[in-house]
Parts: sequence; C-alpha cells; structure tokens
Amino acid sequence: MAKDQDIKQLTSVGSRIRKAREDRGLTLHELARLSGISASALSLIETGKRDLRVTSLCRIADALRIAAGDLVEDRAAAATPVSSPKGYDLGDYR
Amino acid sequence: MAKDQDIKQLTSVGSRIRKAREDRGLTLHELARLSGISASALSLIETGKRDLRVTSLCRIADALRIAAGDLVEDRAAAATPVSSPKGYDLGDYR
DNA sequence: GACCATTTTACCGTTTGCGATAAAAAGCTT
DNA sequence: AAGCTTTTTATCGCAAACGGTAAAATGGTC
Repeated sequence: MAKDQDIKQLTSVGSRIRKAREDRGLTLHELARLSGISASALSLIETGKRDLRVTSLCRIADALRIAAGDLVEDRAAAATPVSSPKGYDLGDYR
Repeated sequence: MAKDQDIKQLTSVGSRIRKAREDRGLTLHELARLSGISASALSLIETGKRDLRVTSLCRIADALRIAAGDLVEDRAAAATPVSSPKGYDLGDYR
C-alpha cells in the first residue's frame, strides 16, 4: 500500500539531507563519523534507496545541526493548518 | 551510543502522536486502520518503546492530518536558525 | 592518461521494526 | 461487581535497517 508515497518521501528526505550536508561541506565519511551511521548507509539514505529509523534521522539532524522537522518536509510548504479534525474515512470498519 | 538521547526522542515523538490521536478522538485500532500500522505497534510507538521508520512516521502523520515535522519536534520550539555551519568536532579524524 | 577523493553498490551477519494473534491489564459505564 | 472498550504486553515469523568491508563507479586535478 502507498509504496509510491513512501518512495517519494524517502527521496525528498534524502535529498534534503544531502543538500544540508553539502551546504556544510561535509563528506559522507565525515557525516558518518558525526552521526554514527555508516557512510554506505548514508549513501543509500541520501539517494532514497533505504528507509531509516527516526532515531537515525535525529542523529543525522543533530550532526548537521538542523531541526529534524526540516528534513522530513519543507518547513515553508507545511502551511496546512489542522483546521478540521473531521472527515476521517474509516470505510466499513465500524 | 547515545541511547539515552534516542529514548528521549522516541518518548517525545510517541507522546506527540498520542496527543494528536486523542485530540482527534481516534482509538488505536482506528488509527491502525487509517495508517496501515497495527494497533500493537502503535501502542509501542506511542509509549516510546519502539523505534519507527520515517515512512511509518509519515503514514501516521498523513492519517492524523498533521505535518510529519510536527511529530518529531515542537514546531515552535525549533527557533534555532542555522547561523553558523562551522565548528564541527571531527575529533582526530582528519 | 594516472592519481586521488568521494560516492555507489554489493555482500554478509546482526539487530529490529512490523503484522498477526492472543492474552493480560487498565478504564469506563451501568 | 459485571461487562464492555481500549490499551498493553508477549510471542512468532518475516522483512528490512544497519555496520562492516570491499569492490566498482564517479569525479576531479595534475
């Protein structure tokens, strides 16, 4: 289910990590040392080929000195206030 | 390494998910159905006893109609601009 | 071209997320 | 208390993240 969505999420997260890393002039090995995640894993993550745990995300964010929330989505594009907490489609679940 | 930090992250992420779910008046089973993540897994996640993948985080965020970034940290408290991308402690790595 | 740094990819072993199921525990209502 | 819903916990099995290593590929620079 929704695997397309997952791939999209991972590729955008990965490219945000890569951009932040390059902005700081760090190599994969350096980020690996700072974050405790191996360079090979980081390569897969940055290219969106591997899912990652939120603790790993936070470790990477800490190493890059960036808010973890900025890695999972465009901070600016998140202009979707939770105006109506209604209308959930629970299907024929009830 | 840094497992204390990981636990802290997971407990805060979990409590944010729980709060958002309760604010919307959903049960674990309902959120399970909406997100595709089992209720038992959600219970472990909300109580900070289990790490989760970012794709799972995004699925939960989508189900709750909340920005994924709002689940990993206080959106407001993240007022830490990346002012100085310097000063990385690479130790004796070079 | 050769040489170097960086990245990508593949393999293997260990750990762990996750679903499914079931049982136990906790809450809540009458 | 009894009964119901919700949550927690445990177990099993599978899939996948992760580290480590090494090889291959990419990308400069001389």
